Amino acid sequence: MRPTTKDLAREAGVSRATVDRVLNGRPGVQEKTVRAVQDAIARLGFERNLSAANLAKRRVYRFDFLLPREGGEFLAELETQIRDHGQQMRADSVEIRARRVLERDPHQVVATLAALSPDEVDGVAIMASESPQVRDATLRLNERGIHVVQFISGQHGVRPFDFVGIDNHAAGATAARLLGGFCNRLQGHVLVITESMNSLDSAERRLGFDHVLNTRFAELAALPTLETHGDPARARTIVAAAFRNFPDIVGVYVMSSEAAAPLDAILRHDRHAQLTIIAHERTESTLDLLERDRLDALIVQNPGHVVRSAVRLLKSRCDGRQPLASQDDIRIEILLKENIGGARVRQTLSDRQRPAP
Amino acid sequence: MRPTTKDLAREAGVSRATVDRVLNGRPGVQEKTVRAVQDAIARLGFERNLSAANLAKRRVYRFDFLLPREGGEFLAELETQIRDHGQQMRADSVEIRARRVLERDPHQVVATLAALSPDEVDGVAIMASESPQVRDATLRLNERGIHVVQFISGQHGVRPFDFVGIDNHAAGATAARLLGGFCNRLQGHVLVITESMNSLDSAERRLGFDHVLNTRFAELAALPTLETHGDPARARTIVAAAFRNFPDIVGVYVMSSEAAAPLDAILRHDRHAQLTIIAHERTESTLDLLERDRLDALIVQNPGHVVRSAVRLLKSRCDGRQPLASQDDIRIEILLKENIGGARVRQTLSDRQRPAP
DNA sequence: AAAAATCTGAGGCACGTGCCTCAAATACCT
DNA sequence: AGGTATTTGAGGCACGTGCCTCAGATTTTT
Repeated sequence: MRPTTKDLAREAGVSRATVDRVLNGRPGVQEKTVRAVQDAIARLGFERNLSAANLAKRRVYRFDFLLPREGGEFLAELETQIRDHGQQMRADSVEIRARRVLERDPHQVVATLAALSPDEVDGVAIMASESPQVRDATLRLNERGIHVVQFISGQHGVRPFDFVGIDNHAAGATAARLLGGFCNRLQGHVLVITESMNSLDSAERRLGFDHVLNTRFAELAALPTLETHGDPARARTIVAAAFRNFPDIVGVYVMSSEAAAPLDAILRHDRHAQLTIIAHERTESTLDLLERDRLDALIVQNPGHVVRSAVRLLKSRCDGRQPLASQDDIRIEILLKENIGGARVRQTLSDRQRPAP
Repeated sequence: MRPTTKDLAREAGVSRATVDRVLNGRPGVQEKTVRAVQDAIARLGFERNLSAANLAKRRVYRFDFLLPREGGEFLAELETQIRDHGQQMRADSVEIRARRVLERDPHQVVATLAALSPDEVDGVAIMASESPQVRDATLRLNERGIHVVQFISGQHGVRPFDFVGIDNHAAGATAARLLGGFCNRLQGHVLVITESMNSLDSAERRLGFDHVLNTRFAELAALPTLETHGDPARARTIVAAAFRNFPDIVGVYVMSSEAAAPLDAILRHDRHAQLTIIAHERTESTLDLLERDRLDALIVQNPGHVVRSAVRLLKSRCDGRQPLASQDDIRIEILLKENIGGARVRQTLSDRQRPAP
């Protein structure tokens, strides 16, 4: 049987009221009394029963995922996962919303963040490209008592905020390793394309990519990054131009999370069959291309895992406990035609049952 | 504010006692009353507050991980993860133990399983190779009211039990795809080695491996599987013999989770520098070899993720809710030198703080 | 119609913690 | 010493659900 606050009080030789004061950091307790209680905690291995505490406090964890307003398949998949997990966590008094509120403009993002109140939300996961303004607004959020994790966009391992997502430098490096390996010592150019280089993510991926390509695959030369700015027509134009100027392109790396438009532009080109192509994220269209051998590999972050990690992290912060670093480290996953698995069929929420009788 | 059983009672026009009878499947309630309550549940979107329920029931979830008695680095890593997560979950009334109790002999396993009592444990994660006897014992466990997941060992997607782990067929296929890709159209033989082919895991991996190698890489021919039976000396002998008999070996696939001994035997061979080598799992020794370019790729299941998945699954079963299938699908991760990341440093439990004031 | 069986309601205690009040005890200051 | 400020204790209610009892209502059987 686990010790309760009652046991703690007896062990420490104080009353339950004092135990309560110590446990919840209320003022007006003598130093030596505090220590007596803490010793008792250590001796008994006391651990506060979170269920009971949350019940008593009528505590509900409210977390918002703040997502870009514009987005494609990958973002849609994220939203689905957020909703699914939210449904799953409701019984545990965790309420999760996915909100498509972030504009491209950093100032708008700042405004949105500034409007958040601790009365409405306990923590937010923000998916916005890094900028000094946003960074500032985030800090102010924290001061107001709202916990924050950087979600997918942002930099790995940079304090002071928790980050959930893959290490983009490593992701780019992995892409280069795969591309180089699959190119079979061919000589030629590599096309690199993304939606926009404004986001830190793409910049990081590019750095990692170049590093490995230069050190390990001297026979391949990467071209400057092409940017589609989310415009399919523009994508077609710049890709066509690239193929015209560089007839010896042997590989393509699509860096952005949303890969549909760039891939479409590339596959229109008549030499696509001889190309080694690597892209990011698992979506309807990328999976389809992978299965049809149009695409050689996908570098993926598991949407379900990132969502759950973000929530776990926010909850840990709210409870004032230090999360385990190793636990929420998102690994870069590589998807080949051979390891897609049967996971395309997704059970929908409506398939689930109510609590059994 | 979320509806409570009180609200439910009012909405359904019955008393709280009746609501309780329906919610907990107690007998002695008229059909139409049951329906009235269920309608009210649907109308209000009522969801039982698990915290309160568990508190009232003084419920503690007790889960055991039953692991093989013999094992190496990978198993040790699993144990660490189990302990860490156990620590993490204690506040939520989940108690997790890692027990190294399973012998190689299926009959011993059966005996161990038969000794489990629902009074001591609510669910178990079993890491044992499949056999009819074990399967039987598992069924009987279930009949006694103990929930079961097959853990890591076992078959993906085979009912009636939940399985947590990678799809081994796909893992083998992935290995072949990488090996073939990295071999640069070289012609020759591929060495395949494992601890034992008795386990279904290795058998499945081998099938997947052969399938892709045969269909996609006709220039490579895989040799029959070598078995070390966990004996380093034997590993050295059989590997030496293989290299003697087949001077044209260009690649190696180490299938077993514990790869240290086979890899050591292979790297003793003086041609190891020209070999493409693929192994499984992220351990001290495999990581080290990967970093030193002795190894080309690792196919990995994330120990933290599998452990958490298993626990989440067991808890869902205990609460009588259907787990989301997609959620606990463990993806095959591929580790290259380029995407190891800085994650080798692991925060230990002692670094963590007590609940903040 | 009477008796028996079945169903329903009212109420209360328990779980472990948070939070409150009020009085008593102790420490500190002048 | 007396007074004030600080620290501690005792007790109780609340949170939402599980589980119990017992009486009253309704239905079924005899």
